Amino acid sequence: MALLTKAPKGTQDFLPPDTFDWQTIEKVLREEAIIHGFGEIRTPVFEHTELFQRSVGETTDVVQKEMYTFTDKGDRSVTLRPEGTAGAARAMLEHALYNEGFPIRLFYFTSCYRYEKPQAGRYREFHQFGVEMFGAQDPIADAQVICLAKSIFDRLGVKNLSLQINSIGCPTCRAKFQDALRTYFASHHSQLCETCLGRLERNPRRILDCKSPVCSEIAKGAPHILDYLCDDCREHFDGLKQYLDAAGVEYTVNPTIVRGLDYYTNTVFEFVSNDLGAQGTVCGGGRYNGLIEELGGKPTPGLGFGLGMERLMLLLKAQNIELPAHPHCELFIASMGPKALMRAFEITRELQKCSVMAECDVCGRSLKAQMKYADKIGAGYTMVLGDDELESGVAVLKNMKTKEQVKIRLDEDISTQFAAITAAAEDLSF
RNA sequence: GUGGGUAUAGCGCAGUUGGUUAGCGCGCCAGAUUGUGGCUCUGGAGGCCGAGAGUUCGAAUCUCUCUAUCCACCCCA
Repeated sequence: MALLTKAPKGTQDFLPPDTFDWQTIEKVLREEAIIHGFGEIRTPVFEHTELFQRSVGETTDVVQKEMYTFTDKGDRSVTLRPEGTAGAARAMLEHALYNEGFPIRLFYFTSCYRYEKPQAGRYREFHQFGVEMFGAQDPIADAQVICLAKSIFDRLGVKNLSLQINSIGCPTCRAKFQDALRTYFASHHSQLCETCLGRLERNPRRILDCKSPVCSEIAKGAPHILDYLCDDCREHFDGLKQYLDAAGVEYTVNPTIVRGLDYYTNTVFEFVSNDLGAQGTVCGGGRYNGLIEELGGKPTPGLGFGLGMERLMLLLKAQNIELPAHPHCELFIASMGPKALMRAFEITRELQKCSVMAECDVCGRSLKAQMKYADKIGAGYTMVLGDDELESGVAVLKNMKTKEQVKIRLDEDISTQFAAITAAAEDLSF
């Protein structure tokens, strides 16, 4: 392996036929989003750095140590997007989409970039399907967004996925809760692990998430966010649960869910699987009522989710969910000699124009090798062109599975003849 | 950033207590009497044994360093 270089750490190449699986999944996601009233948005891979600093939050891990930030030749600080919401929100404001009236429903496929140490289900370049809804304050919107994700998983046949929801309240009730937490954990100061001591300063909510036995034991007695919600936030959360119940969507309330991005308020949720290793969250999202104002817009409620494409693909694989096979060659035209090759080339082109997956030899192989190749690529039919066929204007079409042979005229009508023959063969197979 | 596992052909793997030209399966290419695939057989291409240093008469094999990769912490999709 004396290659000059390989794909950068944490990135990967997607090759055929696997890319066909991605196309299949993307089609489902796109269709479901459209069914739910969302329109596709495409935003730049990089944005001005301050966009993410502002929206994701200065103190978050993502901003502090995971961003691909660089200065361009015009001395601007730009950053490869670490997530999709900020760009969508920025674009919504920049193009004043709110003038079209609320709600605004957007979806996107993006590649995101975070400088992290790669592991199962975690990459430096990863792909997200995301949706955002702006202008809807009612919990019915939260429920609809969650239902969209649910529909996607159901349609794909994903099993054993648990939906966990929580409310982290508005800034007011969260501040009260934060104080209560800090006081509580400070009283256990001596027992906390080193990481958690740091968290106590910066973000005590994170201690709730700690895996260390001691800390998680202490965390069990910690104040409960749900007990600190103000009336509005409580009502909102209750409303969400009622809508989810009405939709027949199962969920568990998990008070330890804390999002690592600063813009979240009220509803947060995750779809979690046990089939993925340590990175079990396939889809995560929530409400971010303060974000738009933070970006200079008028106060506007918003919410959405991000769905990790790589994790989704891993999940489908882990659960042995079958996807349609990559389409393969319908007709391979073998040829002998330059004249026949030219004719094969012409017919191939003719058929391709009629959307038939046709191929001819492009490697100058022997007839036998061409047949072998046709078999390898799974060609449904083959046809051999030589001097005889060119002279008579008639060739033999061979069904590679049944070995059945049918004559076919080498004229401009060949695609209709081929269509008739394949249709007849399909009838017979039933 | 902190741990642990692993690095031999495109892929999956062997390689005995250090011993001479580094092997197997799959895949790839070409043939098996001159115009037909799958099965079988024959042959072929393809490796600085992850990189660098060290120990030794001799290293894929032992030691160290680095790098890559996988898994976990952390964090998140």
